[in-house]
Amino acid sequence: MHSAAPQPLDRVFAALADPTRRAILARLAAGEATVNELVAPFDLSQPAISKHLKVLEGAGLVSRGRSAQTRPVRLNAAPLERAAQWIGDYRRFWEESLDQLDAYVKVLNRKEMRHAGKRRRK
Amino acid sequence: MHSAAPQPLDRVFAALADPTRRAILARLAAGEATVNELVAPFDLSQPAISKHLKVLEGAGLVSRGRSAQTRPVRLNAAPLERAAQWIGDYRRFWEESLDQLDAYVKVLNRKEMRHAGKRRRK
DNA sequence: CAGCTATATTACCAAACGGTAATATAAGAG
DNA sequence: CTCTTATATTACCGTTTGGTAATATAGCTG
Repeated sequence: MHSAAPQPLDRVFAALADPTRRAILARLAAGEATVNELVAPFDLSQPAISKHLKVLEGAGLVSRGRSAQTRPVRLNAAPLERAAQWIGDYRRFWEESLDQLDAYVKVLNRKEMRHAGKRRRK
Repeated sequence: MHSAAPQPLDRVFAALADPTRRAILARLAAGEATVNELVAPFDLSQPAISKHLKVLEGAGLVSRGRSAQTRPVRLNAAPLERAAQWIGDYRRFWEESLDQLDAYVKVLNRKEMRHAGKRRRK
């Protein structure tokens, strides 16, 4: 049983897990848009986009205004900060492995140089 | 129909959307663990954890060794880098809003100082 | 070999997801 | 008031997800 209200991070990451929703956010980074403007490029029905918007709204990533007969959607990036923080706690781990990879590459390069003379760096 | 292979980011974000899986990653940040060591703290059945591990593995966030009769799980943070990059593209948006908040806070502080004298900074 | 331990796999279930078509509602325009 | 446009809601469907219990497999150990 897992009936407790989902944590914000759950919803943020879940929202980001869908490429359509990421694309919507990318579009909104260029400025507000109406729902129809968001429907156009996606080859999805309008209700589908409205659903995605509801998910994004539930994650706090998007908010809506009331402008005449249209309801413009705008990006709200604040929740991304918490997500970035969470991921950031692991930065040292991927940097470690990059370091290791880097070291490994260096070893390889040294070997190759010893065996085959100069080798061009990619 | 959406049958194309899911992109790595999809799977990474989807994997991160579950708190149990985030907790597993947190545990692995402290070092390798066997499956049973991961089962213990979570009040979930062993198959449930194995399933979560499969999801994490599918996202490339975890890899497994073969050490005698146990199969130690270790963190592989590399995919988090791409996720961090993706989110990072939106940093300016949340910093913008933070700036606004910050400005607002400054206004408040000024008001309070005017009204109530010196105020300690957190 | 037999038995124990660690892990994976299977079968099953309820709930959530991602989509559609059809319909309802809201609000400006004539 | 009626028409039209923009958006939301409903009803429905197949697939995926997160969990379980039961069972199978792998590999030490006696």
